[in-house]
Amino acid sequence: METLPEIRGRRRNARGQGARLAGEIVAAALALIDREGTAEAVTLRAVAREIGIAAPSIYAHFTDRDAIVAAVTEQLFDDLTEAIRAGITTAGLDPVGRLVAGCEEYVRFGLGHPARYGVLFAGPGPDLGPEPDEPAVLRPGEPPTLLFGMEAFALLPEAIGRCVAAGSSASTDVVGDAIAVWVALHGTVTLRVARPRFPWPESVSGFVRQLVLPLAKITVPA
Amino acid sequence: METLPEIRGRRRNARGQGARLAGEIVAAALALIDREGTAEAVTLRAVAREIGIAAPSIYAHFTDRDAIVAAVTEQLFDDLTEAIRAGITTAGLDPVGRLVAGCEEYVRFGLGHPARYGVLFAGPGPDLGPEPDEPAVLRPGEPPTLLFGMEAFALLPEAIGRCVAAGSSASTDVVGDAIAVWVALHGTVTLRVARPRFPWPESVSGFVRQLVLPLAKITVPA
DNA sequence: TGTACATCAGTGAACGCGCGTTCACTGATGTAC
DNA sequence: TGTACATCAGTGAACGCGCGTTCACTGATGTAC
Repeated sequence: METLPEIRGRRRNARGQGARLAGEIVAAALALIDREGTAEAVTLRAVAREIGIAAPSIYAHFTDRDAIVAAVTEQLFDDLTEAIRAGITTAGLDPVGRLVAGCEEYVRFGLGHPARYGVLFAGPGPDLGPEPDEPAVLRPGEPPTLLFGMEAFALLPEAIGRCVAAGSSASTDVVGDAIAVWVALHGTVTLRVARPRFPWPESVSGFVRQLVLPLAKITVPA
Repeated sequence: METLPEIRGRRRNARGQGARLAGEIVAAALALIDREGTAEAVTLRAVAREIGIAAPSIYAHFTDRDAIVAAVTEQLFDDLTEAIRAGITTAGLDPVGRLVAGCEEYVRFGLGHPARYGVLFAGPGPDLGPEPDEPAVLRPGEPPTLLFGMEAFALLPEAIGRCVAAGSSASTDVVGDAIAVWVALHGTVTLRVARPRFPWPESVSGFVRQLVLPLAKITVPA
């Protein structure tokens, strides 16, 4: 059996195509996260190994290890938002059914990609807003847009609001109840991942309903 | 200004007192966790530095870095259990009040010691049971005792059960509803810690009630 | 009461590893003249 | 059409760091004779 020559020195990108490597770096980082289970696996050297480039080549595209993770994070938040939105829109017209479907999709994303979910919500996350100390006032009824992930969160008060409008929810504080639901969904994902041996109820969708219906004050289940 | 001599070579323990160092190692590990915010800060060298011993001295007391973390974990689970129990017993006699107080104490422990809570529930945790694959069947009504942390969990179905007995809860599946409550409490702790900038409701106890009362199917709030 | 000795509790130097980052460089490719 | 050259897309060696772990050791202290 012949020893294969090491597959390094991959074909260099053509002139103006340098940016292509940036995409490969993000993809490699995501692959590492999925394979190793944590964003800590994203080291410059591991990423470089994954693609078959020299580690310093990364500096042409990202200032930092953190910049790579930030790029992955941004993409993953978009993926999550899109998954929820898809769950909602394919669920039909009943607002309760749409709310539940969106929540189910959130949990499925987390359970299906635990490492990706962990990148999004374990650790402090990329806070953007102004001063890190003062914790932003919640103006009732107005979904906050301060942070990454808010686009995904905003779908929740919106969906509950439609239930209220249809007379299917007794919620008087749509944002407050959305927060309660979010917290419960997040807990479901992270605890199930952290304690796989615990005797969890088999049906994810049944469990999600068990949480969402009471917390969103649904009076007329779909 | 004189340079102080390095405070190393601390007084050696007396003959038969060697086990004392084991305790100091666990205490140092806990201090590192609190200070750095994660169990990853517990390296043999960091622990040794903290106490003022040479790193290899640890091997006389712990086989492993992991063994240190496991010892800390065990202690922290006891602390958590004790905190909940104290919350319950000092809350008076009303079973709903006791349930809520226990839940509140759980959340307070997590928010008050986020790093410690993370040691307990981030990462897979020290699974003990038999085969890691088959996920243990939930026999309804019987709280599972397979895993670390189960002593703390068991307080929850117990507290809900007392509410049912008192006619204050409509729960027909005490363990199932306890799981829902647990998940919601866990989500509260981890999300609030991970997203301190999010406009969380100010009152922790109010938020806990918002979660627990509907999920535990409380019909007669305290 | 004196002394040899085993044991206990811990030390200090060294190893190999993966890491982020720096530095000077290389070699293909498009472009200006 | 030919050629000098700037630029682009990367390379390879080296640095210093903290880490877990190993190894042979040291020196105080209790105990047996």
